[in-house]
Amino acid sequence: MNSLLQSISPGLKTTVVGSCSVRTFGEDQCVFTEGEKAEFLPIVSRGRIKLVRYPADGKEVIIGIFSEGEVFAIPPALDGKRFPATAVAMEASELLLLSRREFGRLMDESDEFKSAILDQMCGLLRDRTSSVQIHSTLSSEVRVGKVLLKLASGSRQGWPVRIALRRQDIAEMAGLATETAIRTIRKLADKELVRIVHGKIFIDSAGPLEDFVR
Amino acid sequence: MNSLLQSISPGLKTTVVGSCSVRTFGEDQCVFTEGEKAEFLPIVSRGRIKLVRYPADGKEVIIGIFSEGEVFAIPPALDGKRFPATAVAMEASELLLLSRREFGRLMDESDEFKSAILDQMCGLLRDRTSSVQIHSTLSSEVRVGKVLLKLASGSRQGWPVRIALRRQDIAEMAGLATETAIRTIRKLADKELVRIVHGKIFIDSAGPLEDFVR
DNA sequence: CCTTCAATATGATTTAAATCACTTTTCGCG
DNA sequence: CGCGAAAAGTGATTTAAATCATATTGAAGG
Repeated sequence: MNSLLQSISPGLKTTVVGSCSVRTFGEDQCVFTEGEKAEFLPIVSRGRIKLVRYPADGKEVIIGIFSEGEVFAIPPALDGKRFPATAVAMEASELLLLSRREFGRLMDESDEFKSAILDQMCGLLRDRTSSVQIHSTLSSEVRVGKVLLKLASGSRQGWPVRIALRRQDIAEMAGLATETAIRTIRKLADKELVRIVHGKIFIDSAGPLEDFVR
Repeated sequence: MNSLLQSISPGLKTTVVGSCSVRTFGEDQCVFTEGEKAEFLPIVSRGRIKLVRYPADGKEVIIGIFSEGEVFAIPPALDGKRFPATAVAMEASELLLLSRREFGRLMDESDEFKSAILDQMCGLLRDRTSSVQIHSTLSSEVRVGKVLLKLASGSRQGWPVRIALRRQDIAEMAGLATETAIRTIRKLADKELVRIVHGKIFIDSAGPLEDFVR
């Protein structure tokens, strides 16, 4: 586990892990639903969780993707209000569900924990701001470019990066139709900003793409 | 001043106010620019500041609007990285600019301050998530509806709420062209979800609009 | 190795919003 | 009160993306 739990002292880590339930989720299984009241703080210990909305039926938008060590839905977990979106496992995943009660206690008692949460929130806020930028950008090429760049920079391995998402997921992150995303990615490939090998997207380096999305 | 400074003890409040510069900004004056390195934490003590991006020239998108008592740009202020957007005063405003050094010291030394910042970040995160939702919603009517609802619920006075922004600002918040926003607002008025009196937009109650944006 | 299904790809058509060009209204101020 | 500028409003046209239809490719499993 990375960021959150790494930044917590070993003793505390045991406490955290000891005082909350661990649950596994299968692919496409729902962690919580938009509108539901928050009863726990979800911490990803394995796998990948997407935070999504369904602005119209058939339509899906990905607001965020969270991997191992990341925490999400902090505001609702803090005050018990409703989740603003739905969380779904993208693959077999394991989550620590920290009850609001325990969460509150830890926030009060451990300064280290509080700092770790603050740190996570910084990341969430940055990511969300970048999402707003992506969705408010006019050209589909720039939108997809930004999404790919975000995915590439968030990846753990070095260059070239292989994008681990389907066109449909990229489309949902960019707020575009799948076909549009496909065509747009082709255009980016024509411009040699990405490579497509057997349908998989590869990015050799961030530079050219960064220049392109300005 | 509200939230932040209210939630800080009187003694500390003096400290905060005493240890940072107070600057005034005229309408349309820039507080900081996208890409600039963060040197301070901005706290609005009077007026209204908008956080904007310029995805293409002539085009402007409003990411957030901050009023008295609100803090913004916390992530860059925490780590000194670059601002992801530009901040501009929408009217004559006054800001407390807390140097990063002081900000860090306060975060370390005052638990109360840290909690206040955490609280502000929750608000920011919620707001940003709602922005993503707005921008990723397909129909312009729902987009504008959500923007108006956000503006109405953020307002201090009771119902009916008079929207204090121009069509252009609403368009920039919804990610639409000004003309589209105008036409869309008219449609909402035809559906009696808002009232237009002398060009000013009035919302009598949140209910119908909330149902509409679902 | 072949089958099968999901993912990718591509073309044709529709549609909603952007854009452009212009008029009307509102409101502050001399 | 009437002037002038800014904001709101309107119509015609263009444009980019959504949608619909269908074909091709790729990868997993028997």
